[in-house]
Amino acid sequence: MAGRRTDTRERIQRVAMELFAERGYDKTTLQEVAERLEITRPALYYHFRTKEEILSSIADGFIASLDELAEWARAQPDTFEARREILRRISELLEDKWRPLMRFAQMNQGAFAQSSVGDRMQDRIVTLVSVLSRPGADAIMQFEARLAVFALILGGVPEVFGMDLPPSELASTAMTVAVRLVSDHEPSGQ
Amino acid sequence: MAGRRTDTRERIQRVAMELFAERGYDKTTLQEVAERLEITRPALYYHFRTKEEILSSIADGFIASLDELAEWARAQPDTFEARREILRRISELLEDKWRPLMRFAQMNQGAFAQSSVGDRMQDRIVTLVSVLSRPGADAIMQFEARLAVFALILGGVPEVFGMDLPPSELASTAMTVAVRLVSDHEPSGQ
DNA sequence: GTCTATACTCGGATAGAC
DNA sequence: GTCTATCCGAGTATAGAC
Repeated sequence: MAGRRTDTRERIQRVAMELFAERGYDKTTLQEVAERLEITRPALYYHFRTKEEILSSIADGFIASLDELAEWARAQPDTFEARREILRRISELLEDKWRPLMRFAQMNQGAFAQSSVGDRMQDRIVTLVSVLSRPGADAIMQFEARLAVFALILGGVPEVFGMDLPPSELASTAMTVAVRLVSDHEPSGQ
Repeated sequence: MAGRRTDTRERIQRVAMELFAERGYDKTTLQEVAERLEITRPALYYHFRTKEEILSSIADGFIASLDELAEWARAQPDTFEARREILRRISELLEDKWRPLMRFAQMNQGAFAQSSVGDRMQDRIVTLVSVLSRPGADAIMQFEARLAVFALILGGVPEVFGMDLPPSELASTAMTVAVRLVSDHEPSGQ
């Protein structure tokens, strides 16, 4: 079919992301990526130095978005409304274009851990979470803030606990629960 | 050193679990497992047919515990107190002897997904969750029940979102938040 | 019954030809 | 900018020593 082309790098990223999400990072072979693109395996190494670099090149855009969001979030007042808006923007980010990546990250924490990509993503998420649970918060509120972000992430990964809802409905359910977690409520309750 | 011994199977399970938790399932090589035990790599194949069988043999005990718990849970009345007790028993299970496995499962969902071990674990957890969120519950309550179980799991995996609390305190914090998630509260609140 | 020696396959990675 | 030849290491398999 097509001979030489100039968008091979982007095509690799797209196909790799598909396969990583489908079959997991480690179980995806560069052979499969190459085959689906109808190029040879070593040809991938012209565009990326390692398998991990394919992954990190995809995550770079997401990390940049998180940075932007974190910077904005830091400038917000410490009110419930602000926290809700932060969660809404995180949810939006996850729905918009990064759902496959987050779904992948959720299923492959192992691949991310101890890698620089994983460290950088974790870093940004921790920053966002720390804005959600202001300094003075007790352990419970901190945990709830973390769990709220986690809820949003799970809202984009339907298969994790087998809730069979349409994706958009699941996302809005997750948002509702997340907001409730960062709302002001009585100190304890065990 | 020691010549033939009879506890090799158990020693393999213990060392493999350590390494899987430390370095991830895929990144752990059977070479490393064998080296740490001072046996040869093919010797592992006398005791286990595949790498995955090492993992599933470990998970079997955990799955049995979950079955037992699920059976008990199904017989409970549909009250807040019963749900709290179910959560407490789950938390106890995770603290008792299965924390390394859960920590591992959390970090390696990819390795578990699409494997029979993963399917079986997921199955049991879904059962427990469905007992926690009785049939008539709306999507939000179902999601909250799932998130409650997730909170308990995260309570055993300190590094996930970088909360630096002593493990026992983290676990009890997780329990408090989980209980709040399955408590009776007003219908919505978005 | 327990393990070693050896070998096969396949996937990630590199060097260099075209 | 793309591909061939090649290497290395990991999972797997089997034959056979003790």
